[in-house]
Amino acid sequence: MILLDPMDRRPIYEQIVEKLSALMISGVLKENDPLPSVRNMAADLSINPNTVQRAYLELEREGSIRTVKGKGSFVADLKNLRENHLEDMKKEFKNCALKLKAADLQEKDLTSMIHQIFNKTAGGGEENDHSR
Amino acid sequence: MILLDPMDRRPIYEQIVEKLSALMISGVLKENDPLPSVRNMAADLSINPNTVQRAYLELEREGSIRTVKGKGSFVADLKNLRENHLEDMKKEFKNCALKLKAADLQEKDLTSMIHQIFNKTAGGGEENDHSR
Amino acid sequence: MILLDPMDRRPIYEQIVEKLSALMISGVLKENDPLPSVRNMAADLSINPNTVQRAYLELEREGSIRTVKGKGSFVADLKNLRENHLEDMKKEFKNCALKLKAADLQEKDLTSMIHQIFNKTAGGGEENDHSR
Amino acid sequence: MILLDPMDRRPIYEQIVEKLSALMISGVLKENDPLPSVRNMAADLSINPNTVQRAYLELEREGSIRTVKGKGSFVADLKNLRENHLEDMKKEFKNCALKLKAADLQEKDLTSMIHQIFNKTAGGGEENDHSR
DNA sequence: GTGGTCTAGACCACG
DNA sequence: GTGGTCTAGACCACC
Repeated sequence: MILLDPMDRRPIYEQIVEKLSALMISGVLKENDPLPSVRNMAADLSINPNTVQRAYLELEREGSIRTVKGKGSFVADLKNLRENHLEDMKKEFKNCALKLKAADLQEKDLTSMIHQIFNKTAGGGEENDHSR
Repeated sequence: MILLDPMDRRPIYEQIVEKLSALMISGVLKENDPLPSVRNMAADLSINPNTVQRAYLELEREGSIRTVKGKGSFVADLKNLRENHLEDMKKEFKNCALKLKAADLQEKDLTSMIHQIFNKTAGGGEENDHSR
Repeated sequence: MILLDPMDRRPIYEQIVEKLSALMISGVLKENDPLPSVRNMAADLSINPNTVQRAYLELEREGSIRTVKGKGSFVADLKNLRENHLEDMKKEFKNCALKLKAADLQEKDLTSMIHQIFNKTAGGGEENDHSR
Repeated sequence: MILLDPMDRRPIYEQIVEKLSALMISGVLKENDPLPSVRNMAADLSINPNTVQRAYLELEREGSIRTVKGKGSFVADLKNLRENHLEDMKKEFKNCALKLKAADLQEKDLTSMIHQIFNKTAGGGEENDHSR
């Protein structure tokens, strides 16, 4: 279901949170879908169940999933999650733009970068960096 | 000279590296300017000299400062530092744009956001987040 | 596993880096082999764990090992390490030859020295000097 | 008379020792030639007289110069100095050759490198590295 | 258990 | 005075 990157230097539970969030946001996991049990996922990924447990706790804390004792974990209401995620990305985008403005780049420089991105089929985009 | 944020979850030495880098990039610290001595900065920030030392070590390794035993540490050649920093910011910007594209935003949505930023006197930009 | 030379004037952590590099280059330590834990090696060498930690930090920075929090440190990809090491040795060799040329030695003097080395079973080579 | 390299990370007194040795070995300074006074050289190089003093002490310890109270310092007998220096360089050269042999290079690889060096007018030789 | 960070305080080399 | 190294011992995050 998900794949860990051993080169990623972030804690494993954080990777799991991120991957599952992505699956939920992208619609692969829909509302009320059951998540793999802690034990199953731990076995699949060959990691400690504690680590999976911690990831699920994190997801529950942020409201993305809900856990029912004895039944398992399920995807929660996603509307808020999606909206929050979109807002976060917009904020981050504006923040970057501001910094580039501070570095003396002009509006046309940024719009041309964006134009490039939207007019390439498979852009030479950079992968997310997990350097830390 | 610099101020630590106790809420920042990153290690102290990393905060120092970032703050000093920012001062050098923004031009507050110019080439060959002396940095505060390890002991002085440690006393100013009420932290252990070893921690400052580690930050300076990091800065020297990345070539931002140059250190002479018995004399002190000095700002080094900044051309490379500035260029690297600009490239990093551009990458981050493109990355954000790609994610927003994946979230179904259109080119005009992004360009209009940029237009807003460049035509506001004091933008409502968010502060850098140090969540980690 | 490794042995420190108290007469070596270089810092301890640098000796550790050198010894471990040698073990990796010579193939005693192979890719993905686990290194001794920081605490273990510190106990073995009767030195402070911080000192070992510093050596490991150095090795990771140069890409020779890869470290996973909570798991330990492991030998990384060695191709680059080996190539760099070979280049360094070639440079040093050429440098020596240049100096001898400057001291009025002729090409045949050098080639005959080399011939000797390659035709002796156990060369009377000098040990690395750690004078600094 | 001599020039310090501020980028050289070795202690200043060590640089002075090296430069003066080179001048004596190459014959620019001959036996019984007077060396600049400690004060003069310190003024010339804009450094602390203590530092020059330490360099002279080092040179006297290794027998390259001799100091007469109230008169100054003078170049000593150079025969031994020259011979020792040559022997040291030969040892170093053989050592390098041995290491390259251990790295699976063949005799012809080394002799061809030497041939290159002796048949280039202004060789693309590497500068001495003072990285540490 | 592991590594990562930090403190307190020491000693050394250099200028 | 400066930076560089080391020790002793602590606390944290992660697994």
